[in-house]
Amino acid sequence: MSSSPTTEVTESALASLNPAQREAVLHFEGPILVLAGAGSGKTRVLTTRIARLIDHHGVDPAHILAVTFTNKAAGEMRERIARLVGDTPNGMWVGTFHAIGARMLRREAHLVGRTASFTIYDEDDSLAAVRRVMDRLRISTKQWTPKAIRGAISGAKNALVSPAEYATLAMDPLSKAASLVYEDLERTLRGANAVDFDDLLVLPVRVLQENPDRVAAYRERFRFLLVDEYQDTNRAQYQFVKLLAGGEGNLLVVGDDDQSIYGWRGADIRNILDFERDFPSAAVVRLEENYRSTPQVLDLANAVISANTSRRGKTLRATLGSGDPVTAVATLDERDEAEFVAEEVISLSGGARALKLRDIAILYRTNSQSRALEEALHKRAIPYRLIGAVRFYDRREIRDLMGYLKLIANPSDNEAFLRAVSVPRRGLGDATLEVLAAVAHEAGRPMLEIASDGARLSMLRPAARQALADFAALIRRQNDLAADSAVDELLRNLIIETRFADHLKAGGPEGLERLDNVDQLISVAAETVADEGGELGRTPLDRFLQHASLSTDFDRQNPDRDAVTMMTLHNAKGLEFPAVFITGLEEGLFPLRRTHDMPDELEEERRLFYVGITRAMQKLYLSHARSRRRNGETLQSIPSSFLQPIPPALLTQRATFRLRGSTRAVPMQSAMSRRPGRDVDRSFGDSDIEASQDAPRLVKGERVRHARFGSGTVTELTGVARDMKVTVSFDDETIGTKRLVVQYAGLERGFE
DNA sequence: GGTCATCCGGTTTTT
DNA sequence: CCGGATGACC
Repeated sequence: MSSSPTTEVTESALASLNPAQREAVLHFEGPILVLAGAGSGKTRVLTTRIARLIDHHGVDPAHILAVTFTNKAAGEMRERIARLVGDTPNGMWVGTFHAIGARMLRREAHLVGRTASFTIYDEDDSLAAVRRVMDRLRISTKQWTPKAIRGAISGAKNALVSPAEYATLAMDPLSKAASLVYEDLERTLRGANAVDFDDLLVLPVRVLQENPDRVAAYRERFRFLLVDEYQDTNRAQYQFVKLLAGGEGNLLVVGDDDQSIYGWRGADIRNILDFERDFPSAAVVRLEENYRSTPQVLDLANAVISANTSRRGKTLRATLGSGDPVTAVATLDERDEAEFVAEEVISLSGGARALKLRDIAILYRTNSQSRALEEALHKRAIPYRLIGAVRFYDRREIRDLMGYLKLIANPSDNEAFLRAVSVPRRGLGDATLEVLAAVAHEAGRPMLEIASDGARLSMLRPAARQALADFAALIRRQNDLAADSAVDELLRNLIIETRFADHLKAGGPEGLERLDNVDQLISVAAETVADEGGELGRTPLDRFLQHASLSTDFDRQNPDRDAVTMMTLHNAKGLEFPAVFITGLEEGLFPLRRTHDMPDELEEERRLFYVGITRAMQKLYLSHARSRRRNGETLQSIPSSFLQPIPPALLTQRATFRLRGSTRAVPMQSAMSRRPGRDVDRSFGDSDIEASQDAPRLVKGERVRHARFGSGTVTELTGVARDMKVTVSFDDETIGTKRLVVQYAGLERGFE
């Protein structure tokens, strides 16, 4: 194998690498940490190394496990390796931690109380499950939202804390409630033959920890491990890697502590900072030469990130020649900002050295910001592609159909049962379903099974009993079909049997659009089954469902379309574009909310900014608006504090026409263009604006007035900044005492 | 039991 | 401004 002609391919790929890259690629056995700055060619290093393992060292691809951060990255990696090696390597596992965990769990399901056809609960499913558990345990969903409880449980899972351990750690009331739910939830999930997202990481770790023969087997299988985006791994992922690498320790991790942006999801930056301590024999390679961006972009990136204190420290060196300056743009409001962006897109994409629309990305901190931008682009008929906002699979009609599919695949899945049984309506209401749920829970059997067990449902009306029996029969028929039908066929059949189209058409004018989405689902189903060869044993339906629940980028529908890309900064990780707009650079939006007292979070936000900046190859724009509508109300804003430490020489300042026109006393142009940074702040810094940024500074005992509830007295204050809550005892007895979020309550002060 | 209107509360990022 | 929960009505 080592003398095959493909070896030459790797040799020539090697020749074009720089010394540091080559060192990483040539590394064969033992642990190695690659600290790869943005745009330093780390994907190239990863793919070339894998190709070399196969080509040069004769490693069987089946011994290689490569973990990526997104499914898209996994696809790209597979493709690039195939190009290097000559054909698709057989038996290699490439995927996200979640996808790999799912794959492993399918084989080991029995070790964690599941069967191979377990269902993966998405966010909504697990939230619904939490809500039902809370109802059952009589824990008020008013006092603690299911979301908060679910968040606490998720945090525990990602830190590998079991229900029992969590119970001993829970001190505050919320944790105590969460602890009860956690325990019951685990039983519920097992009973439904389901796992949630976190379980895809946690359960494989448990399998490895508790079954020596399994660790041994997987270590034997995966002799070479590669992990991308290591800075974003959490405790469970870290443990997973460590368990697998324990054997020969042929582990290569690639990461950049400056691009760690998932701390809120439990990612632990220490995993990368402490790699050498965990693997003392580790080689360390640093990739600091940037092949992506102009010096102008890189200088800015370096200036921004140097404000962070907890980092390993590294400076990106430019290899490209000089380009255009980075532009900072002051705008009037979010519409003005969007207009500016749209106009600039037009001028970038016209003319002699024009960019394609697909070369342009518009980034923002929160999904809701896309709206104004979409409108401006739409008005000018500029095609755009929106990534990640409303996920296809989150659409109502799609979720409903998916509910059927999940139930067909896994008859124990009660969440799926509840969704499917109520759409289209079939004469079964909450009361009936609650009875069914109670009987099923009592019997410890799935709801679907009880639904056809008339004897146990004697307390129900005959009509309800019949409806349940009919529904169960329907699912059973479909279940028989599913064994060997293609999923699109199954869906078509299902839609006819349930008269789903009629149901949608009856639902008003959007019905036709929803019908279109259903058609799309059918074609996606057809495609997925066709192109996902090789996953052993399971039915086409199982494969489709797994694919659906783990994929976020439904976007691949039309990847070659020439369109502007719009997405959140988080979604932009790992991508690059010749021109990038980063919008909404306002204090409170980006960085999101005030974080003086949370320096870690502020630093993470700054890293996110850094990620955004380093996506740009040639042109980069940073825009902010002076006022912005957020959740129905208009907020005045000052430019992001992230802009302040940037040396003026690195930015060209601009302001939109509308902003200039609207500024009376202080001409924006002079304040902005002369000196960015400190001066900018002052030019916006009048006290009215400050006051509206932050919630009013209330004190106990103060008199306030609420638009609807009238006047009252503050009796209690909790939380800080945006999370500040106030308890007000209103004068009107029928209103009484209410807890309000200060930020949104719109309280006026100083009333008697 | 099903449907519709109204109220209320909550705001980040995603595998 | 949105989505979900709630309650009045058919």
